[in-house]
Amino acid sequence: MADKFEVDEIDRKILSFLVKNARMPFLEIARECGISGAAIHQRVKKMEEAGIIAGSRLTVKPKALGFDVCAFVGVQLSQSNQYDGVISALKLMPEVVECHFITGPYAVLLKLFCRDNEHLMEVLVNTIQNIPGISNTETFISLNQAIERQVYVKDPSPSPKKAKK
Amino acid sequence: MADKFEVDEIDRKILSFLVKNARMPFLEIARECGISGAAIHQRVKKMEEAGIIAGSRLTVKPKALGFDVCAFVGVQLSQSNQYDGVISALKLMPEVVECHFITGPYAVLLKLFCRDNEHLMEVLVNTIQNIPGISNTETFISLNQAIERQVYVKDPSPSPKKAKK
DNA sequence: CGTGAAAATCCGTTCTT
DNA sequence: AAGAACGGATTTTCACG
Repeated sequence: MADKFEVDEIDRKILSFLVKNARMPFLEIARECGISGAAIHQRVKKMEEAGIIAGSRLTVKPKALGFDVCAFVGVQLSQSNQYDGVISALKLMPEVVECHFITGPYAVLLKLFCRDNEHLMEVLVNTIQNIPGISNTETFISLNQAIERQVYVKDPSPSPKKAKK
Repeated sequence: MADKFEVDEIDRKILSFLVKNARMPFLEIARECGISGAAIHQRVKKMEEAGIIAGSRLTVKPKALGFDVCAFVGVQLSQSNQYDGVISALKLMPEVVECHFITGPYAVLLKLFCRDNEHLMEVLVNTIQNIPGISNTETFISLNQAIERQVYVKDPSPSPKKAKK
């Protein structure tokens, strides 16, 4: 489990840096936090073992790879007990980047990236609608994503800001 | 702009590794790709400058930081021209991690993380509903996130596995 | 555009307090 | 647990093919 672990102020500060830049050198973090690099190393390792840190990812702009269309799809299931099978099928679709089981009129909410509207249409009609257990879908195209960030860790921190170089 | 850039097979392969692990050493990538570390470095740098790579992020499990509730909120605006002001207000809310302007009955779709249902309630009633320009909201709580990944870059690749050195 | 090597930096471990 | 220090690996730059 990932529970039963105390994340103190320094841990949060470490995370606040790494959440913004996963390749930030530990030594630089150490300087910002005022402790040694070894301490950073130990703390990060501990948080990884505790499951607080799930991994790290380079952020690629979908548009740069030719994925111009972002859309959310609300999915209704014909029988709610077919959830597992539907998930398995969705995992095989490279266009799907998120899949949630949600409350409300839709059982499942998907987020996906497609090359263009034609590609989106193809994915909806030829793939998603053909998955056994899926009865109906409703699509919301994202025209603009204004906010994209991680879960809140800590304020940017007043950073001791060494007076001068 | 981030356009007008050709991402070739090697670039895609580099990205496919870094998308899964942003801290993967360039030299290790170099070995997998069969070219030198300097070449990897140059390509990554070029992709950063071209805007293909937006940055890198450590992935933190929200639950480990006490954010047990993930929810999507569909927001209707009283006047669609108030979009900018609404976005500014939403950016100040640490609970909001995504904000999209979408087609369909809702003008805006939010994704947010809260500590618990009480916190969610407070955010909805005391904060979101008070933002000028927001007329109505509908909330979908995510009971389970089954898929979480980046935009599709490339298949894991059969890795040419250098026959010998 | 890739290579190879040099210099600076960083990582991960060990030892000490 | 935290800090200092060491050897080994990595990042980054540069001139050359």
